[in-house]
Amino acid sequence: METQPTFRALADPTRRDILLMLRDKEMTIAEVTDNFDMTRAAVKKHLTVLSDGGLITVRAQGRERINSLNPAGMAPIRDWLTFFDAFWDTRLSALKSEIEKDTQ
Amino acid sequence: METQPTFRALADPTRRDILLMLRDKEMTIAEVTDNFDMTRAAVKKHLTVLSDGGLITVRAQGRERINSLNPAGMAPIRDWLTFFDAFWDTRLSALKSEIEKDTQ
DNA sequence: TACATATGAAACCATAAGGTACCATGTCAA
DNA sequence: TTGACATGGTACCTTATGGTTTCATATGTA
Repeated sequence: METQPTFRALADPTRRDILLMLRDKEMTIAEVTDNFDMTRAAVKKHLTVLSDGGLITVRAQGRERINSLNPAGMAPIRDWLTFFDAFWDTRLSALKSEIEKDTQ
Repeated sequence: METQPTFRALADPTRRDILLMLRDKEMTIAEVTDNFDMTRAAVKKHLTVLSDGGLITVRAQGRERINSLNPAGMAPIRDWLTFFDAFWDTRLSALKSEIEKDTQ
């Protein structure tokens, strides 16, 4: 799996905001654009980068393009972060005890 | 907490490689440079970006600068990713069962 | 069909980013 | 003190990136 496109996609604040918006509902390019102070063309470029990073999926519906969040696309990031888990004993044990408490 | 410097720091593959190297041991700028095909000045810039992102700490030791991994700096990324946890039921339950198996 | 709507795409701009070259400064060692 | 060594810092170059404008194309609708 190529991680670069995903890290690259997350590096821009506008794109991260778009992802947060798409949590609530799928949106057309025009709808996404309504939330920003920039042209539709600029937003389209951001959506392309997000798509390249596997963070969203796009499907055509008539003349519209429905953009949907693809949370699975964040796996490369999560996986890469696990490379540093050895330094996170504290956090991991906290999570573990939290889950254990939950399963009682 | 400002997340942008951290996401920005992780967007470059060279910088991610530097972080992986620093897991094993602290390194001076010259030592980090030995691992790449670029000048010390370029590596220094990367280290500055990593420092700005809170991902490494630098301390002076004589004429050297010791660069150390600061895994806590990745918290902003981990925290941001949790915004999408609602879409991760499958992965979370897998982790949960994994931990449950571990605690048997 | 005729016109408005939703995108796609390319040309163009200014700025940010990744690198190099070069010179200054601080520190270790004889 | 005198070099040698490790960095700091700046000027400069090239390419990538974020945006806008403008025009073409496809689809919905009166």
